[in-house]
Amino acid sequence: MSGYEPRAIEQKWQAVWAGERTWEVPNPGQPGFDERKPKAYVCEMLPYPSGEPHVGHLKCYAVGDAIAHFRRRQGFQVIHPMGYDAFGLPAENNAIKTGEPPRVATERSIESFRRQFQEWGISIDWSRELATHKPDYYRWTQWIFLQLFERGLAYRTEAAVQWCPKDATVLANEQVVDGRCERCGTEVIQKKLEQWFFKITDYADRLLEDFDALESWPEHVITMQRNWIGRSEGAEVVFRCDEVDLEFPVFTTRPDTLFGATFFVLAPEHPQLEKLVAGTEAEAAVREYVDRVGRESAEERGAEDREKTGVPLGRTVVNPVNGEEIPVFVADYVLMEYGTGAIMAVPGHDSRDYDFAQAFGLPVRRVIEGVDPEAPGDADGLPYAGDGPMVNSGRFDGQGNRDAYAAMIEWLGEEGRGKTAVNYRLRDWLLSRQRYWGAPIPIVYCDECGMVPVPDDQLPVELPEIEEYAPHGQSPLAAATDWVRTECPQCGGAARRETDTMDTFVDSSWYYIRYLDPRNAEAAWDRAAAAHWMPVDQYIGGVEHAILHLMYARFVTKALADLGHLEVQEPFANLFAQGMITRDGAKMSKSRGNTVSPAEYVERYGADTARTYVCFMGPPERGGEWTDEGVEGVNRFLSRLWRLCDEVAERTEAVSDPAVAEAAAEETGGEARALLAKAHWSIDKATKDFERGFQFNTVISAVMELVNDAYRLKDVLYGDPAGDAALRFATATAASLIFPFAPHLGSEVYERIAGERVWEQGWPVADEAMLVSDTVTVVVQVNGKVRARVEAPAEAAQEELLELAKANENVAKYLDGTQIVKEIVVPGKLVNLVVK
RNA sequence: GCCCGGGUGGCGAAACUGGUAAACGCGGCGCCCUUAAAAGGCGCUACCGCAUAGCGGUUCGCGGGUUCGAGUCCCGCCCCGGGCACCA
Repeated sequence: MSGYEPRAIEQKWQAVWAGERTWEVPNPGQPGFDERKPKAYVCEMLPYPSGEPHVGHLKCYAVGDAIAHFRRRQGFQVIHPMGYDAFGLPAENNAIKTGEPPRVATERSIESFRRQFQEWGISIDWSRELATHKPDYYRWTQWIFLQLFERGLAYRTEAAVQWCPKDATVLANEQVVDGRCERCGTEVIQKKLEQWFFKITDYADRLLEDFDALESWPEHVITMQRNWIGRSEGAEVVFRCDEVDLEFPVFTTRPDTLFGATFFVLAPEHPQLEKLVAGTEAEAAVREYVDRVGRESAEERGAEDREKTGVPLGRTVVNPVNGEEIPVFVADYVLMEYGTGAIMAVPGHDSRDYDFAQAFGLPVRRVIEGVDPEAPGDADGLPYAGDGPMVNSGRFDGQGNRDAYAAMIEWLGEEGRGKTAVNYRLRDWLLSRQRYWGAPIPIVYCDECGMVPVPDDQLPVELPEIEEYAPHGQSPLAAATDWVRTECPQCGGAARRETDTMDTFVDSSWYYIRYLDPRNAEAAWDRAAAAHWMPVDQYIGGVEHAILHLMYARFVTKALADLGHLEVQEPFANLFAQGMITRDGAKMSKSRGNTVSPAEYVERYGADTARTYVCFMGPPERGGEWTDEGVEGVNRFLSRLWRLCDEVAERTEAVSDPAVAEAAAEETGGEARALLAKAHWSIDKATKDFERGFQFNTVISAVMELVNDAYRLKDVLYGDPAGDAALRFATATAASLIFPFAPHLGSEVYERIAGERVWEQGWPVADEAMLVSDTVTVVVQVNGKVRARVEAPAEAAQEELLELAKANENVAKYLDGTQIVKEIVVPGKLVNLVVK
């Protein structure tokens, strides 16, 4: 007998899997490809390699690996690859601080991730490993960019960004604190810069519609994306300013309230603002207001209880439905990013317009009858957002506002002053970054030819080595003058390269396709390989990516499909969003000092314990609180299984045919049969819970129960052939079922007891006959209260159960002197006697 | 404010379509093994009460309802976590 020594076992099996390349799968047409097996693509979100892996990684890959193993043993050909999302800001910021090149720090971290994934025993097909910062990967990221560019899905335009005048750089929103630069404290200004965008808004409707095409995504993730896209239906209505001969279209979801518009508001960034006020009395005041707003951060501007401010322009526009001239204002509660950057203000039926009207003494007009008892408003019950009959609306008076809505749009259409319109909250994807550590945007600027895409045969545009990583108003790449200076691919004349790099979300929006053909030097992937493996059957990752990454990946997949490179519209058929692990009741962070290093626990308890623990803490889609006692509990359980194996291997004889064992057990009955029955119960329970949304915590508890029963019964079973067989079956079954979580121990125990490699065995199937027992416990209730539990034959008839129930002493006590008014019998479960 | 999750023992949690609430684990208590300790094995452990081999009462955030029967279904609230938020 020897104790459970995870280190030795884990190294042994890891060597087997690495040496035999157990988890590698070939593509169709390659040797070893099994055409009979259905495919299953199991993929966890690739890690961002920074420092060492943390428990979030451990959980993600433990969960994904359990699924991969389960599917393999269910007969699927499973592809389960791994890669690294290697470009990005943290490595670059580290470079600015320490001078260490981002590549060096990143590759050191990748080393660490790779080593730990191997130490965890994750069943990865390492032949497909990739990293997004390698030229042979980002060459194809650039290719995808150019594909989108050629179809007009990538474009360059001016956009407002946050700019620090002292550091002379663009800042991310998170780097702006209270309107000041996080680093130097200088007030940040908004600046317009040429930026690259992907036209994701073209796909807004398809991104919404295709939720229906997904097999299983968490409802809340879909809802989050839906809200993010923010589709709303309404009308576009044109207001005209005759004085300066300009037209102002507005988007409204409430065309029924058009007659209630008493003023008009433009966003401070509205491009026509200048023309409206140039040379007027209002010019100075408007300019001052716009400047002030421009200096404010998004946070300040969006503050919940912010007071309404604005400046009148001294101009009017005409309301197309009634010819009324209404005054025009500029106000920061109107956003340039949404709709047309201009609104018709209906203070009678919109609370924001109402607040503005109050602040500026503007008229409030009711056009729909009704008062909301929940939000009563002023003395007249305004603003009122509900439904009702129209008033003060000319020809529409008396109509219900819902009917008027349609009628109004129709009428506007006839007059040529409006039409139905749809608006989205979703903005185009701003993908350019004035940063070094990313994939260069493969565009060249030529004085003669303008913007020229780098031809495919000149890809990749390699990231040059530089000395100075800090940005000075443009990408650090601009300093690499030799690199920037280039030849125009069209005319051969002098040209310069684009110095911006791509957002890392571009890199990670297609990696799951590259896995399918990672060494292809001729193309991003082979179409047949992609056609075979796509879509990802099970995608696993944290909820924090519910919106950005998952939506970008969906967009890129659709765009590539439209371009004829892919056959699927959706990349991820099933999504599993894991919950976050906390410690001391809080999210783990270095500043809080409550982080957990997986390596430390793997060192102390072994990878099997660490993996099994994160799966046992609770349902994996929920968060969980990490406790050291919990880890020890799981370690105790695995040790217990180990010792059971040790003892059973020593004290029982191997029975090669399980049918023989079962027959023997059947004959003897008693404990041997009870243990076999428990084993089959565990198989049944584990399989069902696996399939019912990956309820790993209860899968593991079922195996614990089986091991507990084996311990309780083993001493009476030893020596008896049926008993030995039952013990062997129970131990092997426990090993087989725990294998997806504790693959090393599972393999070791299974090999010692059954003499086979567990991962080569099919997932066990419960014997239905072993799941039913001869007798069942039936609960007897009197008036709904439990008064007794009686043993009854499993297939006892209603009459028989009633008799048994009434015969019970304790039950009889409660029946005494009463009259039974109703008898409810649920066969095999319960009897309820209703008495008076 | 709107949209999602979630509230069950001392703690993490179970409970499939309404049918034994608390499986499994942690923690705690007791016993066995041991010269002793650790490790391990076995048992008890929702709470309260009593005439304590047993029996009774009370418990799934709060208040109602449907039902023979509700953690589970319906209505109304409260609290916690997450997302979005001046989106016209």
